[in-house]
Amino acid sequence: MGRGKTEIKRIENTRNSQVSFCKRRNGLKKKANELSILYEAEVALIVFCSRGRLFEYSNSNISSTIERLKRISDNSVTPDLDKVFATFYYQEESAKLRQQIQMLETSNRHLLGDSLSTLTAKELEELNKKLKGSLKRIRSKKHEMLQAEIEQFYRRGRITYLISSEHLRRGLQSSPPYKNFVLEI
Amino acid sequence: MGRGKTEIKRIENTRNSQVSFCKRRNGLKKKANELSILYEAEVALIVFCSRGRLFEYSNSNISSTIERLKRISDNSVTPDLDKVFATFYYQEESAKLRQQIQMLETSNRHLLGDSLSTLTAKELEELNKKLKGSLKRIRSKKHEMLQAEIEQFYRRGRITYLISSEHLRRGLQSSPPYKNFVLEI
DNA sequence: CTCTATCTATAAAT
DNA sequence: ATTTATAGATAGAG
Repeated sequence: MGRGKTEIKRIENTRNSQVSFCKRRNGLKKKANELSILYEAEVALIVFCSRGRLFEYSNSNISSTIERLKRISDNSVTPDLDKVFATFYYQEESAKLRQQIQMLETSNRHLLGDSLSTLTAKELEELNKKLKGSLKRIRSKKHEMLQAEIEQFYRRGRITYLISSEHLRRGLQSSPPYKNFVLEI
Repeated sequence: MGRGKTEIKRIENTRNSQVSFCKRRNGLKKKANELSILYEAEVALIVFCSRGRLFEYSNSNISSTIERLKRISDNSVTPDLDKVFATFYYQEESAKLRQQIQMLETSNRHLLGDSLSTLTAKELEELNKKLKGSLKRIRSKKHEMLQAEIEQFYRRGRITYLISSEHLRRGLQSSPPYKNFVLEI
């Protein structure tokens, strides 16, 4: 929202995104609060940012809301912090995280052209397509960076003229007085 | 919002308010989801309506988010030592695993041509090389699979001769007695 | 932080 | 459910 439409996908972590995150967090909190007032609801909101910091909101008491959830969610979806249960629970969580890591590693290997034998012909074809797309984006990014660099040089006065290789081939005789130059790539 | 300004105070429970409650709940959920995607945050939302019905949202797993919250909040109390130790141990482990996941996700994104702005020119070039290598391996794997498939056909007697397009172009006159054939690709 | 143009959510009506 | 008019949220700029 605002001055430009925001596509909903992961964004680069910039100074600006920090500000936006804060704004949206507050917006969410405000709406949660409105909901709780308008409809006499009990609302709890928990947010961990990507760097692990915690932000929470509750119109009553977050622990009691969680307890209430526990009671409803079938006796023990959320284990007690009793030692045994805690240990068990964390093991489960570790297992899940490990599983996720395995998946990501497999995906990575495939993207790097490894372990291809586990793929079907169709999956292989899809992978092929994806990689072609990546290369395309990478190429255009490279181009973009190069352009930016050249602009920089211009700005610092290190380049007076940009000469194409074609131009060079034809000879510099008729050209302006060069000091420094780079070839167009 | 909408056709009239809504004062934020408890409202009568009417048929209309039910609809509004639903809308606002969904709006809140949507925003929570956007927050989690845009900033890679872990978000959990718990709502109990006034009649006690539960609505929840979580972009990952609500129990694990709650546990994560507890692990942080419980630092204020003094639990028994075993518990502290176990919790600490698994917390460390989880943190490491999460970190690994982040790394893998970043790598994956780069391989898919996303979030390229975080890379230097050199890294971009390396990525480019890697992907070219992948594509090469994928192509050769595709070829290999195709070959294997053709062999299969041979073994089942579905193909008698494999004819190259060059061969075909020259004409079939001087060739052996064909029954079935496929073109080499 | 404040401002504001622009985008989004939603109250009310259909 | 779908539409519409309006209040609200917020991205980017200052």
